[in-house]
Amino acid sequence: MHERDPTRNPTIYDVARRAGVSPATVSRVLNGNYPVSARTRRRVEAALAETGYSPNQIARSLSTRSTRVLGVLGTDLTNPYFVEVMAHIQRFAGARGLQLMLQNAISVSDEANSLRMLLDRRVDGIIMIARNDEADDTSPIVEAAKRVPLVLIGYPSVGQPVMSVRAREEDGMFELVRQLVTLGHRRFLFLGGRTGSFPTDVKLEGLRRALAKVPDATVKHLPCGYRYDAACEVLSREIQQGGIEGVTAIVAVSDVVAFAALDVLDDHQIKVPDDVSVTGFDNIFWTRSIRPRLSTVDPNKDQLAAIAVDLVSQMITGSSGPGSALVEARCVLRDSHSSPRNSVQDGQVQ
Amino acid sequence: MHERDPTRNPTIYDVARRAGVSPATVSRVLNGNYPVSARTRRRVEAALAETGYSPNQIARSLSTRSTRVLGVLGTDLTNPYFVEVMAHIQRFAGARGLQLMLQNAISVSDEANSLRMLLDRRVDGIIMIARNDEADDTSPIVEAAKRVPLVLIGYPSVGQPVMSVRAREEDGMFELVRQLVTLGHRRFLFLGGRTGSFPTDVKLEGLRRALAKVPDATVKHLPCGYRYDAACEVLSREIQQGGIEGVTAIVAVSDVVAFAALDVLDDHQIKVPDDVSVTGFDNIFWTRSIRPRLSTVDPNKDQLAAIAVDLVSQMITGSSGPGSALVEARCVLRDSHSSPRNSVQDGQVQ
DNA sequence: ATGAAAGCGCTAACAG
DNA sequence: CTGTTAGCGCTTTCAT
Repeated sequence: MHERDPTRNPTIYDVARRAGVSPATVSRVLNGNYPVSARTRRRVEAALAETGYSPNQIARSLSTRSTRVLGVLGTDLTNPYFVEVMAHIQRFAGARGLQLMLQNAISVSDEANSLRMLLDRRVDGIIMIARNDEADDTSPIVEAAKRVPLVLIGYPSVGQPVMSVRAREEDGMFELVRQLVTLGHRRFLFLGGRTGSFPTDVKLEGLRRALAKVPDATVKHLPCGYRYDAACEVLSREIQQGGIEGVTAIVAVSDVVAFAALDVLDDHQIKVPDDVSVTGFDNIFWTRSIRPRLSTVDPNKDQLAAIAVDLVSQMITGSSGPGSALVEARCVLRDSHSSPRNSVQDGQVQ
Repeated sequence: MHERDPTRNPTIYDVARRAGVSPATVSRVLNGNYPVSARTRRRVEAALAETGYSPNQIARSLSTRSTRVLGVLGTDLTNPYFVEVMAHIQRFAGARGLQLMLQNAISVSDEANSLRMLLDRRVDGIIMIARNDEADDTSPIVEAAKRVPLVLIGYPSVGQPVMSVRAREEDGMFELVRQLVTLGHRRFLFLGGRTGSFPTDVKLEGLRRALAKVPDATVKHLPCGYRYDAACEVLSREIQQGGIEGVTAIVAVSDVVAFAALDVLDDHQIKVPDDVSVTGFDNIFWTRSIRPRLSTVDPNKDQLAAIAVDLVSQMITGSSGPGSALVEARCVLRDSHSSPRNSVQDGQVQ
């Protein structure tokens, strides 16, 4: 019956036969969770080595109903923010023996599909990193969360069964803009994102709060999504149309968008920060290599990841129910902003 | 017997019972690979929807001996080069319905472990992206390749059973250095990597070939691995020790290292490219946002990924055996290099 | 301490 | 076109 096909991986049965024991015993030495006599153990271990046995995790998962894999659902591998968060998740998950299954969802329908795939693969948990577009429909997320431990990074709370972690981005933005106001800025351009999108709205809120008591301050929102190319295009057009006349500070929704702004401004020979100040958001690694070094807000990506992994792990082991957490965001002041200088066009001295 | 635990996912049996058919029939409508009468199909589909059935890929994989997942083994999520290649892999793999299982191996022993994990999970194929350190021991790779379709990106050929794809990095480097020579450069500093490491050696080869017929040219290799921080540190120390006196061109092993160089040079008020030229390698996305814009070599990351995915896919379907492929690397000239100017310290005019 | 046997949820002959 | 049945490779009672 068991005429083994040698092209196939050896199974626990092959090992058992070779060691002259039962498959159950092999399983026991493999998992070390049951007593096995030293003698048999040695024989099994020998057989294990001789056969070059490789435990089939698929079979094990089917039997134990646990895969030890975490689904990570991101939006855009092109954005260093996601990648950096992911790298941290990888680190923390790895420390707990969890593998990562990567999934990328550009659109909201992709998102539902991706979630389904991950559920079908019976991942032990899912971490989602803020999508760019706020779906009107969060129900796929809510449904998924009913079936598997799921935590959201950087989303608004979505409702009861779903855990979430996010940074106090409003506060970070508030601080950043306060700085700009103190330096004398009044005419702001908020660049990127789109209204109705959470990552945008939350920053706009901080911005507006910071300007609430500054009566002569104005803000214009120039939405363009979150991608480099789109940002270049939109800002470029705006500049050509004179749309940034008088603007002294460009506050970008993300570092990626700020990078785009710096590049476009450079193309137009507009000096940063002399002619206009620029700020970013996310504190991605390369902000330090850009010139001028980008002033930005740090959303604490490592903590976000640490907590997210912690929360899913806890839910997996059943030691905790849904909840949510907030971490601090602190602003990082570098060289891409200063007090307004040449930027005042009408001859007034600021 | 089948008193269903409602907390568990519905199985094909639940659906079958509900639809009044056999499990096999449900399987058939699920996979659409066998004829099913329209009538039964409808009833099954209804039952599927009513139960909220989610096909268990684990069970399916066990039965079919195929997971539809690709293991991706990288070295350093911190390096945009890897991430960009990975993003492309993701795209191409996704188009073929393959999921990605991510694995990161810093050290060579990690690498062996990671490979084992992927094999245990019975991935359908593995793509490895060049490790930073050339392991003396490629046997884990060779062994793995015997068990599963495996392709290497950016490795030297490792031997018969292993497929590999890489860019003609020597040629790219050759071209780049020719440019520098034509501009008048003679004193070179090759920054980063370490000898005995393939990604380093292959570039050194191109560099040396380009200088072979330039008798008065000199190259000094300043190894520092591949990471930003290490590069900063090493170059910084070198500058303090006067080690770059007279050097007119710093040729970096990668863009990441070049970024580090630009930052350190800036800290030391050494102007690029006026005082010294700097070049990178990889053409990562943000090279365009750095000032000066980085001159570099493009290793054709998307083609690399496309071919890699193609090759594994072919092996998975059994339509092709081991082999290897080369793609072109072309150099991308931007603003971080020029003819040597202030860099000549001894008063000679170049 | 060890073995026998019944699943885990699905697929794939094989039979009808 | 549909149902029965025997695995896929491992874990886990339940006996012994």
